[in-house]
Amino acid sequence: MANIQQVAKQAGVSVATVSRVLNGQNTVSSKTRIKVEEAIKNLNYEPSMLGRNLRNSESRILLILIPSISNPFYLEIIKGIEQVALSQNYNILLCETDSNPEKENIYFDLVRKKMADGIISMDPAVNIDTLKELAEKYSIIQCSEYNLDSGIPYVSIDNEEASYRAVKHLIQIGHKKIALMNSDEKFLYARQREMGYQRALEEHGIPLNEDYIIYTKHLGFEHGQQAMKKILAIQDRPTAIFAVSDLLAIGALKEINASGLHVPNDVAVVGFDKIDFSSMTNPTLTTIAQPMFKMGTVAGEMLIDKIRGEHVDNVILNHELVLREST
Amino acid sequence: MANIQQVAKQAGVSVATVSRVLNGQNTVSSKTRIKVEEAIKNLNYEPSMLGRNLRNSESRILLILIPSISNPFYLEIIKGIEQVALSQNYNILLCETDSNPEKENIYFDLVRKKMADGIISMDPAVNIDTLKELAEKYSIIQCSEYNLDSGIPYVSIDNEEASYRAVKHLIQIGHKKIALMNSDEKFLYARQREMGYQRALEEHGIPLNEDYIIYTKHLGFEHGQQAMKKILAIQDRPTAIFAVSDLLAIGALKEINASGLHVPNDVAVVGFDKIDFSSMTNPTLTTIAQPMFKMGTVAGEMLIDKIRGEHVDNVILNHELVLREST
DNA sequence: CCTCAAAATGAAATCGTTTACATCCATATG
DNA sequence: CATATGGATGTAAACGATTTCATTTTGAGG
Repeated sequence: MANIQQVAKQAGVSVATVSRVLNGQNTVSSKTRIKVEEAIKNLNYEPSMLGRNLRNSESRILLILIPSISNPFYLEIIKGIEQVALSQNYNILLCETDSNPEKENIYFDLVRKKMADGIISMDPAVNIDTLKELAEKYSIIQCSEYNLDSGIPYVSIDNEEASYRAVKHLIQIGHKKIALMNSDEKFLYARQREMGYQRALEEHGIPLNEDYIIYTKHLGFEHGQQAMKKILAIQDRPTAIFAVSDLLAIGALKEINASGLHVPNDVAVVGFDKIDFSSMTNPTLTTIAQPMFKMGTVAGEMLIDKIRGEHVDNVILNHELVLREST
Repeated sequence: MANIQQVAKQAGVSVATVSRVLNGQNTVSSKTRIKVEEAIKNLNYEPSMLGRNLRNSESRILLILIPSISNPFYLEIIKGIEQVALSQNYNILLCETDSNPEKENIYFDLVRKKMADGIISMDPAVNIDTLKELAEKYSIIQCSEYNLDSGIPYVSIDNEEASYRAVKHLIQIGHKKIALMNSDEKFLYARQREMGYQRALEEHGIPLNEDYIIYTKHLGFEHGQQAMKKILAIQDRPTAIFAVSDLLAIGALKEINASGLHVPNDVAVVGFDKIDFSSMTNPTLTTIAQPMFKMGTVAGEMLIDKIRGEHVDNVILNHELVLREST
């Protein structure tokens, strides 16, 4: 495994010159450049990132914090981040926290130990105090879920408005008894989406029914099923469900089917995210499309700018209501 | 951002001693250990992985090559790998190749440039010649999909037997007209699963009908739909489908539903992998369960052993037929 | 109190780059 | 021909840890 010294020796030049060739600096005469390139080829030389990274005090690795790799919502975002990262010679380290502070801390350590140059946090359950503290010394961006007070730059959508439009759609096709399948209120997006739900109801003179709001602990399929069971047991059963995640909605779909009811004739369902699976279900799912890929590219660009020491502004992206078979 | 020198100075010892404390060597007297630990705390010192990695000629990063992050089959494997990796102080770099040689090469470069200590390849479309060449100098393990000639250690299941049992199950519940929805024959697992299919038919005296075998280019949902369309158009329509991936099977399910036929009464469907989503469909999917998490942990252990210079043997894990509503 | 082995510590080399600064050389100019 | 100029190249010092080997300190045993 040759190193730069050996290349220099073989080419009859100094390591500085080899380094210059390696980094495409134009102060090298073409004569010596060729000599060096030949030596590189001869020796099968590959520059070591270890040496380079130490010298440059960078790892060229970006950390991505997600609660669960199983939630397809994040996958498309990750693809976006990856595209930007690769194009700028960064690599991404995917970190599944399981919303577990201990695991989270393992990953935070990576940036403390210079193993990573920055973090994109998408975990709603992230310890915001630690994150804030970290953000003073390191580059951090919040993606999708964010905390305003933290002062950490974020990219997201307008959750309140998106939710409002989803519920308004249900009202417009004739529903009055609309349930909200929400996640834990400790999350900002959950509160924002609930506000949109309330605004839509108010605006159309529909009184708020507390029984129609169900909170789930996680955004998984099973939690959607369980929540739906509760909703189906309500005396004055809702005729429409707005779930704050497609996975919840798909769980609801499954449970409604199992109970012998029909979607959308008996119960209409609207999801949120537009994950791939939402078009694979039977019936396909009406949902709010988040621009996930775009969100990823923006987050990636923001983080890299931040690492470079540039100033970055918060970004709010557009969403879209996608009408399909479930309404 | 303190370094080891400053800690040494503050503690009034040499860097060697600090390093010894850092690495928990027991040749340090408790008196000086305490001094050093206090200095570390005072200065908020965090050892830099960049320096350590260069000195140790390692990156403590494992590369995972997958064709597509969207295929949930890989997610569970990745979780297995991650568990082992973290427990041994490694981190994993997830690399989506899109079966694109160019992108693949970017990632291969990471190991050539010492940015990664080894590779777990799960991409059936990997360029096996490059992989073989790389395996001479670096630590590589094949997971799930493998190439025997390459001499690169692998962990997988007995695809032929699994496929045989799936088809046998269909035969036992009365089916004779069984279609095989296979992926491209250039993949070893595709050939192995086709052999299992043939053996099951032969053994029960069912003649092979070439029209009942459909090849798809990729393992995605849409490809399952398209393949199913072709199958439904066959004159003497099959009464059962064995798809070599759950995603294909779910696509088939969707298409069968759309055509007004009923699963399993009109057409039975068996999938392969037991991805999470296979229990969320309507009806739920009978499938071959691969021990994905286990496969991940084994692959992780094999790779780390290999990196340590130990000898590793190939591993074949058990599979299981999971009966659900679609048959 | 001396001796000596064992334990504790330190000095310095090393890993493989990049880069500031110094130096060399060729060429143009007077 | 001497000299200034600028381009091409080299020297050596970082970056931040680990580790070998040498040296010092410690403490037990006589």
